[in-house]
Amino acid sequence: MEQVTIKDIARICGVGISTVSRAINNHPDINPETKSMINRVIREQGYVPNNSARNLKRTEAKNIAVLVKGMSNPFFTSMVKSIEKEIKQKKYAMVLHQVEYEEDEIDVALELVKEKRLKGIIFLGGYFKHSSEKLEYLNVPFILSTSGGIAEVSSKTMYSTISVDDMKESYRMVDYLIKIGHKKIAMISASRQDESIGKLRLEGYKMALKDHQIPFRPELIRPMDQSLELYSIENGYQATKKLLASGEEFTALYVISDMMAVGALRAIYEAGKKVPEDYSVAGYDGIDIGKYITPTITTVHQPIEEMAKETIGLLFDIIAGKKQHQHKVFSGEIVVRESTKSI
Amino acid sequence: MEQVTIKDIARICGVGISTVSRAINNHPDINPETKSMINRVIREQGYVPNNSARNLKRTEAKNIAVLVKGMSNPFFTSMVKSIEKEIKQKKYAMVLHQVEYEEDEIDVALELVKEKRLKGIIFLGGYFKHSSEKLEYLNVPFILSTSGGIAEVSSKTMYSTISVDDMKESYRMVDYLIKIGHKKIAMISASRQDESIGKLRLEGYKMALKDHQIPFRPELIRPMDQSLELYSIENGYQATKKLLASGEEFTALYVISDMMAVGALRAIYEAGKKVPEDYSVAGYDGIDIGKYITPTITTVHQPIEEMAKETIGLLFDIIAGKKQHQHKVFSGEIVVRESTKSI
DNA sequence: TTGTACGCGTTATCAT
DNA sequence: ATGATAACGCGTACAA
Repeated sequence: MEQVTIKDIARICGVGISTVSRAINNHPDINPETKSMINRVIREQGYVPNNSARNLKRTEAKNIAVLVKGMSNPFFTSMVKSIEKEIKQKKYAMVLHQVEYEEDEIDVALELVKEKRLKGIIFLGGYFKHSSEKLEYLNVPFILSTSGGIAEVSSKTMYSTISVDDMKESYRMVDYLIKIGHKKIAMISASRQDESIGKLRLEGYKMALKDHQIPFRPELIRPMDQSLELYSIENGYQATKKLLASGEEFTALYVISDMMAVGALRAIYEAGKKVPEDYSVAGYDGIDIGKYITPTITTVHQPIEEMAKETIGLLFDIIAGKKQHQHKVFSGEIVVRESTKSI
Repeated sequence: MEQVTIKDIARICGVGISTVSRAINNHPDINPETKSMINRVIREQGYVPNNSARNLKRTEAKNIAVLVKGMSNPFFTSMVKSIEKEIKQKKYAMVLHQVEYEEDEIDVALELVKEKRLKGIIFLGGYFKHSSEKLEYLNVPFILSTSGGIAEVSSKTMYSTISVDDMKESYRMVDYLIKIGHKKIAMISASRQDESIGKLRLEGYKMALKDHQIPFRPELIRPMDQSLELYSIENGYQATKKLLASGEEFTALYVISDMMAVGALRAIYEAGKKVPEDYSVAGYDGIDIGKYITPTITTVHQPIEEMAKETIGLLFDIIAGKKQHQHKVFSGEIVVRESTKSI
């Protein structure tokens, strides 16, 4: 039960504490024999250095924190995976942290900065509407990646953003649907209170309609259910079911995320209708599953790999003082697959 | 850039360090006025207590670590979610940690125990074949949940396990397929080296065949590709594609996980065949997506919610000294859906 | 090459 | 109700 400490090891070995410390941290100034002897005892005793004490004392550590809001979405899972690969390659350690929808990511970040010795932070998802005042406390370089935040002017220089222009891409998708002949386009959107990507994607939808002189009809917008898991398959399923039950006419359904589109597909199938014959369905995100479900889903593909690379690259450059904070916008890509057709 | 410490706060407030500490930790013996004054200064200064120092000093903390091997599988995602809910309810904090396929989860756990003051550990996934010698170092109660480990006899009393009998459930599924008339049952399995759930599920398959006097044919077993992401949709897709290309005859395909079954479905579709008319397909796990894809997937459903509850309940009982370590086996359930039919 | 002693930021104990 | 001070386990400057 008792914790073995460095002192115990030193005592057992009959050497000084610092010698043990040197053995652990591969310092040069140590006799190879004493070193291997110490290592043996360490193994025998099952000694593991206390990380808290280490972090407390250490000058620097090489870790990057990644804070994800809403891990369940596979989109983030693969983003995290790409980022992790990049971080590892740079010989840094990644500290992954999930933050709840209701948690304040800045508070979590502040904790983390104190706890680990963070070199940088990457925020994934969530909406960034924190006051610059609060952001100042965060004295570590950080990057918002694929977050739907709109930077306050004053904050622009305090952090970087890597994102896809959700409004523009959303516009393009709806524009595409209109161009292949759809006029009655329903949308499964985020909840009405959403201030994040959901809102931007809805804006894009509205603009596309407007530019084509198609009147906006609120009845065609179906927000996801707040009481269900956000962006989940089931949420898409339920929303689509309600839409179909409402009797509103539409020829295309634009769903705010691929996962939800999967649910939409099922709801349509159960209603005895076919995709794309009866309804065209388009998603957003470009996650893997859209390629493997039948029909495959037309979607807005986001360049995950590139964005991950850029995020890490930029972060390291900023850490090294080579670059200033900047705001990069990546282009998405409309990937046309089986779920949509011209009418 | 400078870190604000408790000392700074004390100095600014003109009080002693311990008073500040009391304000932070909601100790009873403190004047409400001084407390609110201190809190104001803390906010102003953006002070956040250093967690390393805290953990170093603190007697106890209420955290439970959850170590997940292979987070990408949605099965674990929902398991984690359930566990988190339970932990929160008990007013504990959850420390979520992803462990890579090649990492040693015990080493990771040892680190974590030292770093945080863990009250307990939950291992999700992975295979547990560590020597009891090594497990002794872990002087914190831990539970293996849904891991495919077979406890060494000597280790039985050192930890608990919560699991589904993979061999038995796998047997039942194959037994079911045979009973509805299938004799040529192909299987997408884990890699040949797999020593974990993959092996157990394969064993169950073999036993069911044997009990029905159906000869085992290795050609029908298609291991997943080690170079692709394990248990991924794509892996299922590729393996099935190869199986179909091989020309081996079969009427049913048993896939080791639902996610992979999704890929299998697509591969079959692309080959111009239909499910369940041409091939019956069965999965394993019982994840959400199986309910929403068309055809819906027949699967072995694992009682995630219950298992999560039991895991946490047991862990807390053990922590409280109310129970000894034990080994619980839950029953899965064959959920018949659209992807299988009698022939 | 090795050991001693101090300090990291915090909490707990004890005295006031 | 508050303050001074001793730990917590480790790294490291400095002395030996």
